[in-house]
Amino acid sequence: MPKRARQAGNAVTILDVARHAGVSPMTASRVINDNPNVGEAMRERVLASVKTLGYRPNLAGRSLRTSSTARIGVLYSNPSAAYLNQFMLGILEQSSLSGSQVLIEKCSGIRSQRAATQRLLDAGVDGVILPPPLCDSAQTLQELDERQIPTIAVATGAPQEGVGSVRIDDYQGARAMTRYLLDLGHRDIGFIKGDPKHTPSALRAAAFFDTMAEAGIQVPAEHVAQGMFTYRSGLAAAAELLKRKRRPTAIFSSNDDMAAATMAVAHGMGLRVPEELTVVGFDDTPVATTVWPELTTIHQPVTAMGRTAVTLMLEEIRRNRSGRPKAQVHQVMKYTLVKRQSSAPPAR
Amino acid sequence: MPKRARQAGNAVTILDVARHAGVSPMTASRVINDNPNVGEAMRERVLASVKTLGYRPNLAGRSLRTSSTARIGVLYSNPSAAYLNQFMLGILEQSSLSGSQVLIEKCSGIRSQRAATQRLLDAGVDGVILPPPLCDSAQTLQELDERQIPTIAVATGAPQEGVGSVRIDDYQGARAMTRYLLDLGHRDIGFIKGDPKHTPSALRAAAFFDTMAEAGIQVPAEHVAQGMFTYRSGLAAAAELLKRKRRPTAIFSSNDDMAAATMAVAHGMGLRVPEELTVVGFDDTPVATTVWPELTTIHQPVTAMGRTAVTLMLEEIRRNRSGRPKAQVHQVMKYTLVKRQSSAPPAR
DNA sequence: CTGAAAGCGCTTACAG
DNA sequence: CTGAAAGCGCTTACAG
Repeated sequence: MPKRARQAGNAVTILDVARHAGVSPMTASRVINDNPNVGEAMRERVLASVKTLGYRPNLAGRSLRTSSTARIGVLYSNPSAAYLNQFMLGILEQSSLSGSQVLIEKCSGIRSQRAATQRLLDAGVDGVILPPPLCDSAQTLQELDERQIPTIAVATGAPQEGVGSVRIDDYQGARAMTRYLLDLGHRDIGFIKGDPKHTPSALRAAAFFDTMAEAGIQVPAEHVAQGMFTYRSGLAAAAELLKRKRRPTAIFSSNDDMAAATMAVAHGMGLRVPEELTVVGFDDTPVATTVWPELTTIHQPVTAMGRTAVTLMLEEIRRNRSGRPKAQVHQVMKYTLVKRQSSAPPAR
Repeated sequence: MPKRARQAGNAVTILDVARHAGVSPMTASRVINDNPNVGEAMRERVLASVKTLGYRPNLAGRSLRTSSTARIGVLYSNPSAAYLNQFMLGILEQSSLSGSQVLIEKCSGIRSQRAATQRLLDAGVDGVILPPPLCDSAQTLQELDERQIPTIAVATGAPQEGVGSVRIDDYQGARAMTRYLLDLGHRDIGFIKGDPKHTPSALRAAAFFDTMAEAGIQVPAEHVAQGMFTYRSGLAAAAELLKRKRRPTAIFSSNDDMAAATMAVAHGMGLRVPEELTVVGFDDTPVATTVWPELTTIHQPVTAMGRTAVTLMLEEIRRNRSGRPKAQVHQVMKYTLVKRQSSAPPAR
């Protein structure tokens, strides 16, 4: 067989190193992996060959043999399509970078949730990431805990004992937004609450009331409406707030979908935004830049949160495999107050 | 120690799939890699087994064997955030599955476009995918062509010579939607055109007018408005159409953002949708299911189009590497007419 | 301390 | 259209 010269891409292998150093591939491998059971003379010869040949281990070969590809499950129920897209983008980016694999399962009811979890476990996942609203499902969390599966809850308002989490500080975010409205000069500020089943809802509302109280403002009941985070519920809530006798000059909606609905209602009543009514949201989902005027809102780095969830998960899995104890990392990401065209000082 | 069926990390391999499907590992491999040389029956059996067992290829094994990681560039300018998220999801899913790398570059003006292309080339990409609206940029296409880089244009209305494409049939989609409105009983149908710089705009408009003409209806000029695909332009266009003396009973908007704006305007005029006005869109982006009532629209399988773009690109790269001639595949994906709550027969 | 053998999961190249 | 064989680069498990 004709000897082939080394082509581009035809890289130096551990066999080349071994041959060059005059040792077996095993000895070369041991040296490269810092295994202590190697004589000093051999070690030096191998290291010299590594350097001369410019050897870099092929990670595919190594990981194939050690088979340490992590499998990460993502279990979701029914978040908004926009949110999930952004989130999965981060998950896939990071998993592709780290060479880990991602399995995605969707569930609707509680029964299907059980089945979906089972499918993930059958597929051999090493850990499960839970985007909202599943991040707060007591049932799901308990089931994963019983099976000792490392779990990371994303965007929960109430990080649990024994489960890692990635989130923003909803309280501080809502506080910053309320302060911003106060600084613009607004005093009559309406608030649309989010779905009470989602843990961030209470935090956002509490921050609003606390910050208003600190400014010496008692928020009248007629300035508060209950929403469910959907556009439809936002239509009803905004109509309620805007029909009241004492109309607010600004409305702080607990998420962007409801804020978009609020703008539609205001528009319908002939109110110009932001000249006659300031409308702000929370989350900075794609709808915030779809509507016009574009929404002032609190940006959640959803894609980055996906990346971080994978990173934390990988650390936890490694810890798990090497028998070290759980770490339960809680990563709090930075939110940003994004000022766009839907907010302005009150008319006077 | 109790025997566990499948331990965490003890994953399903292609051998398991082959055994389960009763075929050789090679056939399983072919199906998984979309190799066309497989009988339909075998393909289906293997795909079923893949699904049942939850098989995901081990990238280490694959890349060890193929040892040729393809690099795919994605160059985009300013599509809507929602669209890009959906699209990138498909890109990353498929690239992760195939073990290829994805490099993403954003550009704004023409100058930055040149620089972005250069960065991709410097990074050694084997091909470039162009989502809209760059898919139609003569400048970008020419520059890539000059450098002989395999290119795939996504969602273009005018597939070019020498460039692969992934798209839906915009003409047929708009035709199907127009027929649907006619079948509901609408005769006075308004139409909002899209940005004339985007190639699908003309196709969607032509299909509308042709189909109306076939039904014996001459669309009056006052029933047509020009939009730019943005929500804002939709607000203006809808206001225009709805203020005319002879008000249409239905409005077909060239995309969802403008349809959402149309609903907001209708809502503002006290018109109930769909009882007093039917509103339909095109694309099925996340906003279609955010607004209320949810939009009847033409679904574009954006995520699947991302996956397909990667698959085609990989084939082209392989062809390129093995010295075979260019193939210039044009893949037309299936659209779906999704009926939701924004459409109904005209009131009478 | 050192090495020969085997195999991780996958796909190329060949044969039918 | 389908499959048996071989091997990508590395390291585990065993034997000396």
